[in-house]
Amino acid sequence: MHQVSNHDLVRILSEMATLYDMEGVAFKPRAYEKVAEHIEQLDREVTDLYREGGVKALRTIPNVGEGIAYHIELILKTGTFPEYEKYKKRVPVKLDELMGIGGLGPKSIKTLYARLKIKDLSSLERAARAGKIAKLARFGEKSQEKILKAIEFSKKGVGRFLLGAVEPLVRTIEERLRRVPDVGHVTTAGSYRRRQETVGDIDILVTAKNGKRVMEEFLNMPEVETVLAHGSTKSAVRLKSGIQCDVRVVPEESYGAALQYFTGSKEHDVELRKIAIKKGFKLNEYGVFKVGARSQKLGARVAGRTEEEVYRALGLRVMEPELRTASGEIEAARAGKLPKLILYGSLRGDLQVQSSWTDGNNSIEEMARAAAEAGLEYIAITDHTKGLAMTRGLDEKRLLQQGKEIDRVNAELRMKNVECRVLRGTECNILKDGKLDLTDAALKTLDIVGVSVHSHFNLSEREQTERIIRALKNPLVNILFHPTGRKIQKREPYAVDMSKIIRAAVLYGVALEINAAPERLDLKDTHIREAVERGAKLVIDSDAHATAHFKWLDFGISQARRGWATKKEVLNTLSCEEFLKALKGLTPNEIRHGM
DNA sequence: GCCGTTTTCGGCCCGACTGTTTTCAGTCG
Repeated sequence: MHQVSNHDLVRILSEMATLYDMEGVAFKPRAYEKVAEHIEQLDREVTDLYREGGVKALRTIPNVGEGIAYHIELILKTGTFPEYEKYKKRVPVKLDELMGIGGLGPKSIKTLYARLKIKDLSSLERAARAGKIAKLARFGEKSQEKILKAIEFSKKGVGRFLLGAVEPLVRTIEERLRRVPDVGHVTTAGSYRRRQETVGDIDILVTAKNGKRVMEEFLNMPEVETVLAHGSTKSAVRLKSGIQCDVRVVPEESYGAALQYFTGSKEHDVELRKIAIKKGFKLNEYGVFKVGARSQKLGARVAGRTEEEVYRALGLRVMEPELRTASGEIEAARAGKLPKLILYGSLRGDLQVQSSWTDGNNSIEEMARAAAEAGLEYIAITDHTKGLAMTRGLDEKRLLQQGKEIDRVNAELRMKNVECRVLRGTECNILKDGKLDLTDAALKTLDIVGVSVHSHFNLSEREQTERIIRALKNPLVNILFHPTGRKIQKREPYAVDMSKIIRAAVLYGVALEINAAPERLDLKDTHIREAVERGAKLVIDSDAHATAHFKWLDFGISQARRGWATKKEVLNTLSCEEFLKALKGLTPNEIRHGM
């Protein structure tokens, strides 16, 4: 039996969608595409799903009916299916490569193959450079030029950008646009507003009577590299940093509808439009409109100025942007069961902070003062332990010395009326066998024991999971730091069964960290949601290695909100006293383990 | 090909911009 990964399935199913599109087949493309999207979101391998429950289990995947289930079954068994092979034979090209070129879609790719035998990026580039593309019907000089530019861009390999990296740029551009006379709202929508961990492009919405001046300012910004499109209500540019930025101008009375529409997600919007149709409305970026019973003519606008208006017209409560992913939020909104998400600015402590004792940039005192400045009432200093030699990790002896320094800093801060308490903590390595890098005697001297994996990333899923659970069983352990170890776009998470880890965390009274560092954001949203459902407790930490890093906490809150977390699951929304009490209260296992 | 709180048949989200064309198909979000 072939070992077919979800990644492979997604590729074949979306290619099938493209192939159907090429031949002008109606409706099937969207059907296959949707299934590919759902599988991409799946936390489980479809192979496992099928092994356990057969075709019936496959049909639990949304949009998988009889036909596609059969095709998936064939892919799992043979690596492909006849329909796919048949279509593939007609246009045997590297679809993943060619579809990655902006401006090229199924129809163009088919034409390029039929007329010029273009199969991949290199033959595309050769034909463009030789001027052959410009000569084709429905192509021209400009299309050819555009293709060459897109090839250049794809070679740079820039895809999505970390939210944390994009934010300063967005602020700058928003400021520029706000200075244009007679501009009303300037709001960045899209995945940025939904606070996704990465952002594909920047979508800025502007309200103004006259879009021309806005566009003039926008297209002439120093950040702009190339203009991709420019109209009176919509323009798009590639910025020098590589990211695409779009501006849309709408009238004030459409602001809410446009904001709703451009915030997405796309799937969320599609759901909303279907609801609108059922109610006899039409929803677009200009508002909610009545539709004439017989004619399809648009009637009066019934909503559009605010998002609240739009959602209300559809019989829904407005929901936080972070929830808009078409994963149950619409049903919850209809039932009045939207979660009351944890609010920005509601963290009172930070439980993972490194100092210059190991790999941090600043002293304990500097970190404490910066934390106070950032509005935090307490931080835990959690330097690495000895197993991490490259960071000069602390051994038991230096940990004791550090404890004394923390006492001194606390006394100093009190004297100077700086209201931030420093807790003694550790980011203790979990060793290969699940034991900890410090003795229990040393751990007992601390207020907070955080543990994390920094080595042996390549263990099997079973070994890694057992290793971590063994560490969680130690009754002195309070928090599991960055539970999956991933670094966004840099390092895959290690193989670990997060469902088991979450259950173990609940059982052994360990809080799970949402690490707010922009390239970590670990746990990710789906795990947070599962943790919340299972009753696990969470903490949100900056993992600060420098005084400037406390501002990262907001990214952690975004992450928590996308995982449907409320204040009550996040322990560091409590005061320091309450927090420490709550941590202790988590450990029903103290007795079980004979403490 | 999928789906059902008006449906097991008849629908399937919607609009802006581009380029090449002379009225619109293709792409994108």
